[in-house]
Amino acid sequence: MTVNREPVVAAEKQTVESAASLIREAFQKRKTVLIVGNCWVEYRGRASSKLEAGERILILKEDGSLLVHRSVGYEPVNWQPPGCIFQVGTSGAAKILQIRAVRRKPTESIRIFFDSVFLISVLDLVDTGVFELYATEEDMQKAILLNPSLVEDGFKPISYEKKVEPGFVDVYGVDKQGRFVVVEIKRKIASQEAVLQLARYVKAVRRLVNREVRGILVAPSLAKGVQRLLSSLGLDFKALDPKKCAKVLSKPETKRLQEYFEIKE
Amino acid sequence: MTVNREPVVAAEKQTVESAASLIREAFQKRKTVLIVGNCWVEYRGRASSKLEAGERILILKEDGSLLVHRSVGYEPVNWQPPGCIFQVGTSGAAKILQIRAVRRKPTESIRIFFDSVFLISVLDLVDTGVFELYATEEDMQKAILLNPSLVEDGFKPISYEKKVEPGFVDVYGVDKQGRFVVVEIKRKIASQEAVLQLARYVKAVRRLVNREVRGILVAPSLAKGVQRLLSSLGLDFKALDPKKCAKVLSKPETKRLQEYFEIKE
DNA sequence: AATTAAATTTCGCCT
DNA sequence: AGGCGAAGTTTAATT
Repeated sequence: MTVNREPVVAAEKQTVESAASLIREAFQKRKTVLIVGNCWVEYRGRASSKLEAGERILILKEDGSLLVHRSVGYEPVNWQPPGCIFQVGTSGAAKILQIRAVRRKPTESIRIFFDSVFLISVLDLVDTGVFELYATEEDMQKAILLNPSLVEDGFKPISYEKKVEPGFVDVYGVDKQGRFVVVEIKRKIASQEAVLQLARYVKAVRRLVNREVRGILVAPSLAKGVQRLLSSLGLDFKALDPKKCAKVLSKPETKRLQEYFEIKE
Repeated sequence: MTVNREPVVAAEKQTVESAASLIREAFQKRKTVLIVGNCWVEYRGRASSKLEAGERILILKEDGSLLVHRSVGYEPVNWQPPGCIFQVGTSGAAKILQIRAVRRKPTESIRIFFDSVFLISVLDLVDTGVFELYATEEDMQKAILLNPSLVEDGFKPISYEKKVEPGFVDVYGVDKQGRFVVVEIKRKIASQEAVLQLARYVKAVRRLVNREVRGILVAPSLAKGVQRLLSSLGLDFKALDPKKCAKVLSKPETKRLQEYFEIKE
């Protein structure tokens, strides 16, 4: 841990001059800067835009990315991807703070003008935390279709049906012995509800086909006490981690297969 | 203008409790909140994700959108589109600040946990400024090709050539009387330079074709004194607003035509 | 409400 | 470095 680190230096109601000097220093030190104030923006590049004056949040990041956020909306009203070079200046007479971001390929530039700065903050953010994205249930379905052994050795999918609500997917197929298999997938710990749902499916399929029908619940794990119910209904459980599915899907050799399924769909 | 409005209230190094009360009040008043601190994030919805601890910027907007930004990258590491309901709480023993955002359709939730808050700011941003996106020069060219009357009644484009640098586009065609027409497009106020460029083109084409050749400069307006030069060279000017082009292109009936040109290209 | 198409898309991966 | 495809895409427009 760095000693004497000041993760956040904040200053309210700065003059244009003091703000400019704070920002200039921050740029030199490659720090992230956060500015809240009344500003207008001009953008010129792939397109061109003009944003009239209003109070907004400006974020200038260490990697040369830039975001102008209004008080509503997920997307920034103006922005630049990483790789910009930042400049800061003042137009003395009019007391205007000007921030400029330019980048090459494509050649673009953004100019942001502040006539009042409510808050300015120089951030020294330490962030080594890992971001991990899990698979969706649809991904689990895909992974199983592409790699049926995730369910069981010798399992062969025949068809599948994606339920829109409430977020689960079913796969139908046959096992090594030729028995019909109904698979129910859950991305989370499977609840009693999931077991009963699978049971209903198995029952329904049994009425349709004149063959033995198995039910397999695929989920990362089972909720407490659910195994009893599952066993009593003669259903099986297969532990499957959504993360493992994500890994399977990310493998390049399965990409082609995925495309094939997309077309078939 | 609101009297006694406090656009920004900022507080540094808050305790979890004081931060929570500030945030709770801000939520009740539907204000935008900005928090910088050490946090970790859990997301469950269309997918699931987990972000380990690190120092980040959190923006909670008035419309119920949410952004978690790291010190690098254009995109937020975690987010929610507008429409979320925010909740704030503390887990007293561990001194943890917890912020929760939930939304329906799709059902999603984000939980953000702070164990230290460097900066918290409640923003009352007044922002009525209009955002205007202009068309690019390529868009102007497209609009003209799709709607040649933008240049002149009876004008018929024959071909076009897109110059990569320094950002201008030429269109060739014939006018109502069957005369050859060279069109030069400028997105901004056309300078003397643009006129001379057009003149060079006209000259070059005259050498190639055994027919009368006109030159038309298309731009939002002409720079001072350029009209004289234009007239003396026997060239024409047609005022065309890039914004009008953008509007033409956005019209659904031109969309099909656009596709056609894309294919031809 | 559902579907489609565009975006200053951005981003990652592969050639 | 350029091209292709996916994204927790988002957003606007259209059916």
